[in-house]
Formats: sequence, structure tokens, C-alpha cells
Amino acid sequence: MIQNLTEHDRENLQESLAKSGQKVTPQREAVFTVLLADRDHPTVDEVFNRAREVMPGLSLATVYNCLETFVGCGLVRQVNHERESTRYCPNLAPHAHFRDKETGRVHDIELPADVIKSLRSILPPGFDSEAIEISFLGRAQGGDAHPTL
Amino acid sequence: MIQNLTEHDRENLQESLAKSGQKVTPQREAVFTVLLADRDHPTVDEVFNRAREVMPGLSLATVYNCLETFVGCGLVRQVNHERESTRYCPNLAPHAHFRDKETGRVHDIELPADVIKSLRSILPPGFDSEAIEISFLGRAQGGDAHPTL
DNA sequence: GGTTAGATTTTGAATCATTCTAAACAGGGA
DNA sequence: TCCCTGTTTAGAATGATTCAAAATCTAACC
Ligand SMILES: [Mn+2]
Ligand SMILES: [Mn+2]
Ligand SMILES: [Zn+2]
Ligand SMILES: [Zn+2]
Repeated sequence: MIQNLTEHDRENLQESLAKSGQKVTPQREAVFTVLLADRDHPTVDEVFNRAREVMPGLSLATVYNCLETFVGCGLVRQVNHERESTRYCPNLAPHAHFRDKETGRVHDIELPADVIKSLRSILPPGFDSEAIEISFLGRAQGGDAHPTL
Repeated sequence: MIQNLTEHDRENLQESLAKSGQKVTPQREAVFTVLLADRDHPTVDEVFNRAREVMPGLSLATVYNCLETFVGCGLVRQVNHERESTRYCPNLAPHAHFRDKETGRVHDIELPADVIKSLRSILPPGFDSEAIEISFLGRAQGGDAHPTL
């Protein structure tokens, strides 16, 4: 069931879009709502199908457009694994991703500042990095008592 | 100019293939030679074009087949960045990748054991990782005095 | 209230890396 | 030589994403 955005989330959406001269539209609001509802790193198709439940006329191209817009605004991150469909993540805190080989599910893994620092430190002089992507592949046993939920 | 494989590299190829019941073929040897000649993380098309110089009848499908075989044998790694074409890397040492935003080139970054350890340590209990991928995005100024060359 | 310019959405076609299929090919025994 | 099996090949198919053009919406202005 898709809840509406909280006042806070709506403002966040509104302001982030405004910064790049763009507006809140019903489609953007629906797509953003879907992303915040289940932070399970959905693919475009998954977002599309979820959003259509509440906005039947929504088109796939619009979902692509909205997600691209959000990435441009810094509202969400793309998450890629090999050449599978791109997934989308509204968690803006620095974090790595863990892909469960068995379920295919993607989990967020908190990334402490000192680990980021130790990673940056392996770069030879002259290498200036503005983004680091870290992904684990393996199995996540047991329940879901982790940051994703 | 594409050199032949060293005796050592040929044996490595032969034995790795043999382990999974496969043989050295002229096509596989050509593709492997190309991978070892310039460790610049070529795409399939780049491998194809380089290999054709020495084996004009080679087909693109065969390059895909050979590379898939090598990945299966553990002879090479795939390197992906977002949804760009997959690149191939014959460096089997644990290493991260640095993508230069300006040139598009991919550089190998040595990955010390203690950094790997500190990364594993951020996984919550129950998360068992068998592979970690790390990629930096940024600019690599200056010469090429780094592990790639 | 109507008009208009610009942004947004929609549909359907195009792209393109990759995978698939089925037919040739190779080569080491029987 | 003939067969068996793995390999290669050409071309078709796939599928996520992007593109192009027309339709729709919105907000500002008259
Ligand atoms: Mn889980
Ligand atoms: Mn360089
Ligand atoms: Zn995430
Ligand atoms: Zn590499």
C-alpha cells in the first residue's frame, strides 16, 4: 500500500527540484512516493508497476524521466550490478550495497567515515576521486534486521 | 603490435582451460593474447578489433564466447561501470578500479589486505560476502605511473 | 476567461550490447 | 574414413534504455 509523502518529504522533493528549476508534478510525486515507500532498490519496471497502482495512466518513459531527474537533483542514487537493470536508492547517506546471490535482493550497508578514508588512502598521487562505489556479493542469512528496513 | 604469449602465459591458459575440461584453440589464444598485451580494460569490441588484426576471420560471437569462458575459468575479471559495455581485466590480484571521467580510461588500484579487512568488517552479522567490487570515479592527472602500465 | 510559451508526459520507434539459434567446422579416436 | 563432441560462425532475437515527435499541462499574461 502506497502512503502519501510526509510534509517533510514533499518539501524535500519540492526544494530539490526547484534548485534545478524544475517542478513537482503528480507523476514525479507518485514515483518519489514509491521510492520512499519500500527502500528495496527497485528496478525501473518495479517502480513503474508500483506507481501504476495509484496512477494508472503513468507511462514507462515518464518513470525513466522522473528517475533521471531525481538522480540529477541528487534525490536518489542509481545502483548497478554487472549489467542488470539499474536500481534506484533514496538513501543519501554514504553506504555500500550488498547483493544477496540467492534472493537477488540488495541491502544497504552503512559506510563509516574511517573506512571511506582508508579507501581514499589507497589512491596513488594524482588520482582525485569524487565518488566511490562499493558492492558486496554473497549471502545474507537470517532475518532482515539491517539498515535497509 | 600483438606479441605471442610467453611460455608461462600459454601454460596458464592451457591449465586453466583444462581444469574445466576445455581446450586451447587458436581463437582463445588470440583473444587471451590481446587481453595480456594491453591491460587497458578493453570492451568486447575493442578486443574484437585488436584480435582481428592477427586473425581476420574471427567473429564477434567467438570473442563473447572466449571471454565468457575465461571469466568462468577465473582467467579474467569483468569490469562494469554503470551500464556501459563490459570491460575485461586479466589482473588477478585483488584490486579496485579507477575510472577517469575525462578520458574514460580505467586504472587498476592496488588493494591492500588490511583495507579489504576493514571493508569486510562493516558487514553486519549474517552477511557473508564472497566478492567485493570497488570503483572510484574521478580524474587521474599527470602521467601514467601507476599499476596499470 | 482566454492565449501562449515552456515544461512535461506520452507513444512508439530506434539503439545497441548481449544472448540465442542453428548450421558449419575441426579434430581426435574407433 | 566416419563419428562424436566441442567450437566457431552468421544472423536473428532480446531487452533495457534512449530518442523523437506529438499531445498535454501549467503558469504567466492579457
Ligand atoms: Mn535481508
Ligand atoms: Mn592514467
Ligand atoms: Zn542503497
Ligand atoms: Zn583491473
